[in-house]
Amino acid sequence: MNDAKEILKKSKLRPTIQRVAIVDYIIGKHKVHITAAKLIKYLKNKKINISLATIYNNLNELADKGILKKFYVNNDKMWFDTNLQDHYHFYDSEKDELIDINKNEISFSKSPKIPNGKIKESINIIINLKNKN
Amino acid sequence: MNDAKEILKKSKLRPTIQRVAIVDYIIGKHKVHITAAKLIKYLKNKKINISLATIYNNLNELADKGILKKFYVNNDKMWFDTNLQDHYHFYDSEKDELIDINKNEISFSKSPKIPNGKIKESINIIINLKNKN
DNA sequence: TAGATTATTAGAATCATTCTAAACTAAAAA
DNA sequence: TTTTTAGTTTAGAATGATTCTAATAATCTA
Repeated sequence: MNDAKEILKKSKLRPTIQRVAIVDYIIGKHKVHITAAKLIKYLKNKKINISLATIYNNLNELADKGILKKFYVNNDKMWFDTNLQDHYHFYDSEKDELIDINKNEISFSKSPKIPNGKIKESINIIINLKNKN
Repeated sequence: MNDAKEILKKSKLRPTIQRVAIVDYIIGKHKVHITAAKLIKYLKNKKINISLATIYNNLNELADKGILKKFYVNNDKMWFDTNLQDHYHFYDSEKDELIDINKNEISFSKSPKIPNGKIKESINIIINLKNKN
């Protein structure tokens, strides 16, 4: 049984052709930032029959199972990330690409006071990049 | 001439009823975080005739003129902010409200290396809040 | 293999935002 | 002032990302 099927089995998800293809893609690289649009393009290229609805269903499911992390960049679109650590991103709008910023690459010497009655749920940091000159 | 009309004149925008109402709202408070939906609700309440398209047209125009700052929070919607300083936000999803974090409330002792050939365009920091307990 | 359960899919629905093009209004020119 | 012109507002259509629906198909369990 290949790794993708293993992973799916562990998460009690049936190893359909579509799911295996998605998970294969995800585990084939170290770090992946994907959007539904990018992923369907890639899979269609590989001659996998899959619909957009299935892409969304599965990316969301994998995020629910903790295999991917789901987040948004500006207002653009939904991104999924195989990097499950706490981390932040550069966003290169030129290439529509994300670059990880590991947690240890940023540190705060001063943090804002959390409003009364609230606690911090998550922090999103996105550093938008543009080309030099 | 009232302040709203002054501001519009300076920006070479005609002081229509709709524009004056929007700018009046904006300058009536110290710090305002608005979305199109919140603003139209407020103005309709005040019996101002205005369409959603006009709200968007004008908020975008005011952002272009530097009177408002436009940004996004997660994937939700487009927000406009009267605070023109560099700053960040808490987001209270419970109330769908933003709270400013002034730049001097955060400081970095370590910042990530910007990728080659790129420069920083802007930094978005959003601290998502949830209720304590 | 049958029956139960879970997946996939095309296409419709949704929601925030933008676009279109017609009707209107303010400012400038005559 | 009227006329002209340039800028505005608007209803409703269009857009684009995502989700929903409900019919069909694939997988699993016994």
